[in-house]
Amino acid sequence: MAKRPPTIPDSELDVLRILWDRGRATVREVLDASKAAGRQWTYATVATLLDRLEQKGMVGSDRRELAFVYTPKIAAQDVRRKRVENLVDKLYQGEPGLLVLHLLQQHRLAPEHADQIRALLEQDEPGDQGPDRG
Amino acid sequence: MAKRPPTIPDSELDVLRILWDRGRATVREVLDASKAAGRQWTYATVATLLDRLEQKGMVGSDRRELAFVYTPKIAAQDVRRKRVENLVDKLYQGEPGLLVLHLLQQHRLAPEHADQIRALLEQDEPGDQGPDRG
DNA sequence: GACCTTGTGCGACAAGTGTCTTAGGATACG
DNA sequence: CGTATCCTAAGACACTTGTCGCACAAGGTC
Repeated sequence: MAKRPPTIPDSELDVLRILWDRGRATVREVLDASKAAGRQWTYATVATLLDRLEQKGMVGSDRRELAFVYTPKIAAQDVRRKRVENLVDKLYQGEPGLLVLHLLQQHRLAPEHADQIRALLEQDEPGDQGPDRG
Repeated sequence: MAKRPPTIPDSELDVLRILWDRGRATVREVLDASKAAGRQWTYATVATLLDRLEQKGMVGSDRRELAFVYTPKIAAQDVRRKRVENLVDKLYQGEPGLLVLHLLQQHRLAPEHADQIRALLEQDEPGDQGPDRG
């Protein structure tokens, strides 16, 4: 039984998001940001969360001046990719198209997004049936 | 502090998916199906998972004949909706469009899905301002 | 009736999560 | 220096998740 790969639980993800947002932050800065986002954490809680993230290699720390400054070591993009993949596999039979459909039926998109999406789809579709498939 | 709402961890979700697939199943049936899906669970493990799901109100049980028969009490659709919403909120700034874009850039869709998506977008795009908003 | 087979009930246990307390070192200020 | 601040280290603790083990009941078999 190989060790399970590290996961990112909800609380830790919230911390990570703050780091992605600002590039780097101290415990206190994360604490303040989290308060602004509605979390009621104490200083120690945030410190623990950052600690756990560091143990998992998700963030790095660097002591400068008074306090440690933490920086993300994984990209938001990578986490997104993984989550989306998991979601599609587990709940959309591995068909990304089904998820897209769900999203379009369930939500009204911002117009810019809708435009970009159309553009993408057009560039992708040569007009009618493609003679090759893969 | 109010009790946190029940979550559906990975293992339980796998069980639930089997139930959604077949409508209802006994412990043993779930066990067999899970084996087919690559899980190496024992009977007791599956029983525990079903038990926990029942405690959370996610599945119901009904003793007929020899064994308990379990049925899902929540719809796959609802779980999907919740997961997607969470994903969009946490990793796509609450913008479903961004997730759609991500999906289109990252994956090649099955042609039927692509067509349906185009249809949806067209019907949705009157060219300029929409006649109603909500 | 002794013995399998299949089920259920209940408990167990390590690891992961969510949150916090407290002790103790460094910094700043009158 | 004494005290208020801010920081880190270490540990605590309850609950959740992932995975069983095992004792014990019901039904079938020879």
